[in-house]
Amino acid sequence: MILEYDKAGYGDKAFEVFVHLLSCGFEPNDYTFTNIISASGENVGFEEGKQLHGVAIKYSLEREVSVGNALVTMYGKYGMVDEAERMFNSMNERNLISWTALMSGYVKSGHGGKAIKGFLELLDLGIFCDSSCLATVIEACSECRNLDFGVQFHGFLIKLGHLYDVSVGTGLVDLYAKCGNLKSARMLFNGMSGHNVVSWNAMLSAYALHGQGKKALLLFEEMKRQGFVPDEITILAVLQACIYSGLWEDGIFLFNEIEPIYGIKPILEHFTCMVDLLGRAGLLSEAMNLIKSSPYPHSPLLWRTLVQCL
DNA sequence: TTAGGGTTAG
Repeated sequence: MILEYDKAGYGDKAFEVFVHLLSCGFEPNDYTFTNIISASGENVGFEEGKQLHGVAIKYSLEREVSVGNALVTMYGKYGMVDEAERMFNSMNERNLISWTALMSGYVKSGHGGKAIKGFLELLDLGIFCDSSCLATVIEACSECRNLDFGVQFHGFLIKLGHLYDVSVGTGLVDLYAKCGNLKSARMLFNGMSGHNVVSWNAMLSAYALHGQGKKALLLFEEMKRQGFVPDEITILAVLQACIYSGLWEDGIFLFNEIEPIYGIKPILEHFTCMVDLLGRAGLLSEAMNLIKSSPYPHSPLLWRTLVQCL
């Protein structure tokens, strides 16, 4: 049941059920713990996470590799790198997932360099790296804008034959785009053996970042023509591309299509983009009306975005 | 039958 709540994104419910089970004298095993800790990382606060760690210690389950990995991940997600590191170091058994979880935690808190160091250590240990691990290394290079290492790593991937994996390819598209090489990003995108919505989003975001709104709109049309269904991030990327290229009308047109055409309920980030767009286009009263009529009329983020356009 | 990864914004 906990697992079902977790999969459905109801980490808070999973936590409630777990606490109830404990009070009934239920003895959790490593499976239960791995699931509940992972669920807590999604929806439950850091304090509950710490509490779970305490219970894991009580039942001597924190030494289990899956429980340890879930804890490293949880601390990483909360940006508690020191805690994640401490947990990792205290584990008497580690596997590739432990390393990937730690590296990912480093990247999320802005320590891409540490993640790259971790990867080099991993290579020294002779542990086989899978595509998730490699994608994390690429993310680390993007985070610290280390294109030199990224290019070397790209060569390494060619030798390994991992280039055609969607996650790895997507990471490389993002890396080259963020380091200023839009052409290489597009070539990599074209060379991928298959795409998913995430890889399309990465390429659309690359065009947004480089202020290439028209190209982003063309790619967006191509994406739909090929039968891919846009998600919230697709819309955000295309809206951003319109903003950075001054394509006000295209942006307004897309915003009005979000719900009726794409069946997506606009989220705060969409409204932020739209306020930014209207503000930059000089349509200040329209921007103000949009904030007032949105589901977030008191959002400081929306008002701050508008003020920045003045 | 559990744990890790790839996209936006700030």
